[in-house]
Amino acid sequence: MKKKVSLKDIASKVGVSTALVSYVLNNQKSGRIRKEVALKIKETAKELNYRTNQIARSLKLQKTFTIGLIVGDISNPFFSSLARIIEDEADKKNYTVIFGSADENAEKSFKLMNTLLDRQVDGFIIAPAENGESNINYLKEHDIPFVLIDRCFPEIETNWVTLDNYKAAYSATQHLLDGSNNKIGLITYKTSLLNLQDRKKGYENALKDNKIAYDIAWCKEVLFADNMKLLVEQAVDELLLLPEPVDAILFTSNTLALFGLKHIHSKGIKIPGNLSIITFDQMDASDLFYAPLTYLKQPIEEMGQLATKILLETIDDKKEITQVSLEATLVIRESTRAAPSS
Amino acid sequence: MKKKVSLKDIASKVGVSTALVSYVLNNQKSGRIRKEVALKIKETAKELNYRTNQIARSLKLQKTFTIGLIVGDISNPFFSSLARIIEDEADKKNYTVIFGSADENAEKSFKLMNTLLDRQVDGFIIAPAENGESNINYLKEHDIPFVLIDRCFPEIETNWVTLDNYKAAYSATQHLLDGSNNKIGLITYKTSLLNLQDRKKGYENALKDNKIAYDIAWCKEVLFADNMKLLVEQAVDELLLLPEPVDAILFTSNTLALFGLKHIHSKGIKIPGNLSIITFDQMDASDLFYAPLTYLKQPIEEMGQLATKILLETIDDKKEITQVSLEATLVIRESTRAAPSS
DNA sequence: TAATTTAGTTTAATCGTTTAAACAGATGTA
DNA sequence: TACATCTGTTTAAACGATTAAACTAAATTA
Repeated sequence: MKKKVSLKDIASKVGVSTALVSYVLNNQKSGRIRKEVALKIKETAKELNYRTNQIARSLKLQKTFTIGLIVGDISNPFFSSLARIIEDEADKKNYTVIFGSADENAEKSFKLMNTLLDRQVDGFIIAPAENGESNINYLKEHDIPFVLIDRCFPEIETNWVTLDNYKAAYSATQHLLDGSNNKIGLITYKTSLLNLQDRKKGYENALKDNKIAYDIAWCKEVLFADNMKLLVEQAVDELLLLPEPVDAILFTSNTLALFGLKHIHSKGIKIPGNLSIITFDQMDASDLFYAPLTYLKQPIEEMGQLATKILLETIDDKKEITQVSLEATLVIRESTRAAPSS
Repeated sequence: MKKKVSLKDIASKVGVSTALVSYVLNNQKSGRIRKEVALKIKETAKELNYRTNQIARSLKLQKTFTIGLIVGDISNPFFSSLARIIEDEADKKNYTVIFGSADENAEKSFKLMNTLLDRQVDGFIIAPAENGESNINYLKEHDIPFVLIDRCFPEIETNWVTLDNYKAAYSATQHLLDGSNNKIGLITYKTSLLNLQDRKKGYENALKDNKIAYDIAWCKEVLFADNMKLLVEQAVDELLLLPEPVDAILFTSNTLALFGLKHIHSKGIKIPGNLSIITFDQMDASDLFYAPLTYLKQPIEEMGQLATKILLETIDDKKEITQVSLEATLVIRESTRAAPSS
């Protein structure tokens, strides 16, 4: 790689000190610098195509204008959409984003955190993994600015931006009950993560409030693992092979829904005729499904923008903690059209 | 943010110079350093939870172990999948990835390039935008390591990893012709980008080789713009309102296909009965479509891994240029099942 | 005229590493 | 005894920026 132009190069070409060059290019002390000199410096900088070395600048300023984004998997549309929003929002304030995928693994998440800390990121936006409390406490103890997104740990006092997951799941379940469904299955992850626990609770409480005798066999919890596809398929099969099979399924994530729906589709089960479906998260796939899916739309844009805003404020020394829980929108479409009365 | 532990802190605690600490922690001069001292230093480093400041290290070494990834849009599944592969591959060699979305805009791409160069990235993986030749030449002139991905400029001698787009489109078209289709529409972008030109050429030449009288009205080129959805819908409508409507459509990108298929679906057109469909790129949506889509599967994993490998070799001073064109796989499914003879 | 202020610029330290070169003391060699 | 070699460590410069403080010369004030 070609040697880059430094302040020194400009300084020696113009015949001044690097200090003066720095002052001019940063528009400091502008009152005291001779106009001709300032002009000459600016011209020379342009001529030599000078660009400031942010690494050197970062070292001196103890600030990198970089934020670390840690998600489960950047290739998951939910996270990549979030990444795009965060990128744009950060860019407006001249920050760049370094990202890492932690695969829902707290240990990997910690490794990633440290890698990014070594690179002196100014702060983090993190979708924490299950059992990631110690990671988060580590950040707190070291006074490192961060915002949790999508999930949070209620026992830890931190910034976070999440969905009102309880309410979202409750309203989805209620919607199913308002239709002709009353045996409603849930397919979710086996995890202690609050966002998914809340989704489960919302579902359960909606059933309870509607005086539906809740069958524990309706709730299928799938391990986040490599063979997840298989596990989801089993879960679907079990729900449909119950003595009284479920007449609706609520999926608590896009990935679960994708695996589940493929399987349901391949078995020739008709939606919404045989089975109603609601999913969390917007998916391209659900638009193209023959029965466009009713889904819980997350306000991803607001989420990403808010998280970035809170993080940057915290970096700029805001002390108050901000916790935001956003509303999902239930987008009602074909997959929950009340079945012809039967 | 809490003050971080530096070499100096370790040095003064142990009572040695920072040089010695650096040597020990980097396992250098190990033959000459007293074992007890080395041990003490290592222990103290661990005790103080020392982590090396990569910004300082980068400044000294003139190397950041960071690669810049510039794509059209990180939220496009094609690019986010690529990003994930690149992330994993880079991580194996202790590199991290900074990304930026250029929105298929050469100017924005250049701005992004400079932002990342200011941060002293060691090299780039770039999906260049239309008219991005000057950006690429800039990198060449400055001897900055980079690899183009997905697209390339044939007149510029550079590293690149792309698809054999011509062959892919040719084989898709041939497949349609081998079925009962012979009036085949193409929906593609209006762009000079070679990858898309090649897709068009492959399509055209397959028609020519099969002695199909090519109707210029079959080829719809849509501007990459905000109202793209509308433009695609118009294109679809026009193809279907021709005096002799097309009986198949080949979409040259996932986004085009998504817009097009939604529209086709909403018009109640039956696939493959009324219309056969082939798309470029794997989409979740195509699995869930009632007629799972025949598509051209790109070897994204190989692409990302290869691009990263080539980039890192170039960074490590490899001089030879590597150009790889990978084969797509035509995954044949329902959307091109030969219509019942009629 | 002497003292003070102002304008314009430079000096030099600093951020946290790395590393060539210097150094001091012990040991070996002629 | 004098010199060379080896061992273990330190010194100090460098990377490229920022910035408080110092400095000089000219202008202003008393």
